[in-house]
Parts: sequence; structure tokens; C-alpha cells
Amino acid sequence: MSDVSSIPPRPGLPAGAAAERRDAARNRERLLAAARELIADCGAEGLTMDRLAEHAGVGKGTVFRRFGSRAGLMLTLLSESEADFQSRFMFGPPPLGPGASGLERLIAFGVERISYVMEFGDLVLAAEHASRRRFEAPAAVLWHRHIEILLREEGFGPDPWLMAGSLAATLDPERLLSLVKVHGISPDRLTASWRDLVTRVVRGA
Amino acid sequence: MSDVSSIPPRPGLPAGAAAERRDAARNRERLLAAARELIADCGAEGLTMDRLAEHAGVGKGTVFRRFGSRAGLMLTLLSESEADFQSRFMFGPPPLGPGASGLERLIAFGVERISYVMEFGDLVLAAEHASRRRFEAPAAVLWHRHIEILLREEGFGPDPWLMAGSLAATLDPERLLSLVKVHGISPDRLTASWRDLVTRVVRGA
DNA sequence: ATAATAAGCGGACCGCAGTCCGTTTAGATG
DNA sequence: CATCTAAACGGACTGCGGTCCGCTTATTAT
Repeated sequence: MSDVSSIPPRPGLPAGAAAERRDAARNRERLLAAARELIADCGAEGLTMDRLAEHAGVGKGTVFRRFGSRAGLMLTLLSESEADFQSRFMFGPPPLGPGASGLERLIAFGVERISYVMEFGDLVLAAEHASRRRFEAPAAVLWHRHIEILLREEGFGPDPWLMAGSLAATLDPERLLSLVKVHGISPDRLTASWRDLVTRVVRGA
Repeated sequence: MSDVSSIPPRPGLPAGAAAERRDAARNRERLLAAARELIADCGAEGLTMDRLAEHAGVGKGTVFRRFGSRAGLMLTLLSESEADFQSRFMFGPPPLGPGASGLERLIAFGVERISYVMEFGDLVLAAEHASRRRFEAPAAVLWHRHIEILLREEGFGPDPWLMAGSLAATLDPERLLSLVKVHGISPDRLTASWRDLVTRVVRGA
């Protein structure tokens, strides 16, 4: 299992970088616990950085020093389940993991992603928001590459990289949540449409 | 030509609603002129509601009374070209307008949309942002329906409405701009990929 | 012309994310 | 133990989008 999605204490530094100070580690745990509490109470939208700082009993500056931004905090909160998802589609059992055909894995990927968004919806949304170029987020880049590889495995023709991006765009959390919450579309119908889409795209080259 | 995309002075009221007061109309023109100036000088991101109010010589409350929100203002600034685009794909000459096959019109739609985003990129982005459910915007609903109709015309099978949404998601301005500006993808390559996608989707049902 | 009234107006105000900088403290060194 | 330094800290501060509410004014009816 790689470290692709880990959010290190001080991102960007090489692996052997100086360890985090005790008080800093303690404050991070405090903040994460407080954040989970607040989200349980008020939902993800109800979590503001000021309230979090107050609730955790630290200064506001500390919150931003730890997580960089609100999106960074949300990303950290998601990192565990995110890493789990990633390891499942990269190393887990078929049809999601290796062992099945490219098409089967593509279908399974969409299905898993949809149910992931259904489960962590508002958190995912909050993690994407603000950070502007959400397409450069490490996780997004990884999915993109994953889809591209599966397309190539199926012998997909002209421009697998762009097509992978188009397919990924189809799974945009904001769209999926709007379909389910505003239009009352069932997740099953979403997965059926995804299956149809990737089948058509892959079929014939 | 319908009124589908018009942004009336006081949206939501029936057609015969009371006319706008003279001073209000004058202020709207002032604000729009000032907004265009500011955007020309500082770009769309550089336009803040406070600066706009000051530059136009009105109170901040007036700005929000006129346009509701920053996104509403951007939408108003776009409404002319937006209406033009809409009338072209609904009533204009083929292959964009009626007269060509569904597939040809789908391809032409994507091509036009891509070049529209290339031209008005940051404005479009600012118009979408904030308003949260960008998928319910009248223009977005119209495109969605348009694509759905073209799919049906091609005899598209199981779930034309959802598939139309997926195809539309592929043309998301934020994605397109990120591809061009961050990754240096040429618009031509984008349109080629769109053509490939819709062709595969339509082909065979 | 005058009065009545609803629309329009301005800018103080709010809550938010994010920054800045003077102060405190963990932990390494001698 | 005393000292030193870089990391961590806190909270005042900024700029933003958006709201509120008491005052002003265009318009219409008399």
C-alpha cells in the first residue's frame, strides 16, 4: 500500500523530515476530534474555522497552520476512507481490483465511487470547494490515471487521457449529489447510466 | 425567439409586472458600465462588489438589490452572448440548428460550447460560482434538455435524460479551462475528444 | 399642487476564510 | 541545570459576499 493519499503533517517535505513537536501533535488530535464532533452536530457546512478553533480550545492561527485551509481539513478528515478506497481499486479483489477485464473494472469503479459520494457527500463537497483547481488534487489525478489505464487496457483508441477526464467529470460529486437530492434519482439509476456510458465508450476499440 | 435566457429586472415576476423606476434603470446601466470597465481593467476575479459600488458611485445595497449576488451580476453581463448562443442552437442554421442529424448537431453543440467557454472563460466561472446548485440555472437546464432531445432523435436507448447530464458534465467550464490553461491542451483536441465521445455514445441505439 | 405609498437607496453591519506578527515553549546542546 | 533557537501559538486584522433597516424619492391618485 502506497502513501499516495496520506496527508503528512508537513506536506511536501521528504520522508525523513523532522518529526512533529509533541504539542503540535496533541493539538492536531484535539482539532480532528473537535471537527468530527462539530460535523456530527451541525453537519459539514456548519463547521467554521472560528468555531472549530474555539471548540478545540486553540487559536485560529493554529488551525490554519495545521491544515492550511478549510478544504485541507476536510481532506484530512476524509483521508482514511479515501486511502481505503484507493487501495481497494488498486490492489483489492476483482472486479474493482486487478483480475477482471478493463471494462468490468471501469464499471465497478463508478459503482464504488457513486456509493462513496453517497456516504460522504457533504464532506467531499467541502473538501473540493475553495481549493479552486480541484482537478489537480492528488486523489483526482490518481483516479484519472486509473481510468486512463483501464481504457488503454481495453485498447481504447484516439485519446485515452482526455476520455478518462471526461468519464471522471461524469462522476463529479456535486452533480451526483444534486441528482439524488434535488431530482430524487436513485443511486441505482446512476450506476446503470454509468455502466451504459462506459460500455458504449469502450465498445469498438 | 423566446425569452428563455432573459434576465428581467425583477426576475420571477409575471411578464406584465410593474415597470422599473427611472432612477433604478439609470443605476443599472451605470453599474453594468462600471462592471465592464472594472473587468477590462482587473479581470473578472478582480471585480468585487464593494469596488463596483464605489466605482459606479452607488451604495453597496443598490448593487445587491439590482443583481441579487455576484453570480447574478456575472449572469447579467453574459446574458446577451448567452441568448445569442441559445438562439443559434435552437433556431439557427445547421449543423448547430435544426436541419442536421442529431449526431451532427450534438457535435456542433460541443464545439460551440467549447469555443464559448474559451472566449468568456472567467466570466462563466464567476457566474457559476457561489450560486451553489449551478445545475438548476435556467441556461444549464436548457442545454440539458437540448442534448436530451438530440439523443432521443438518434433513438438513444435506456436513459436519455441522465446521459444528457453526463455529456453536459463533460463540458464543465472549470474542467475545460483547467485543461487548456493548466495542461496546455488545445481547444482542437478538446473538440476532437467530444466528437469521439458523442459518436460512441450515439452509435448503436 | 399636495399628499400618500411603495420602490429605491446607502452604508453600517455580520460571519466567513485566510494572513500577520509579536509572544511562548519544546526540546536539543553544553 | 542554564541557554538557545526554531517551531508552534493566539488572536487581532483584512477583504470578501451578503444582509438590514432607517431615510429618500419617483410616481400616482386626488
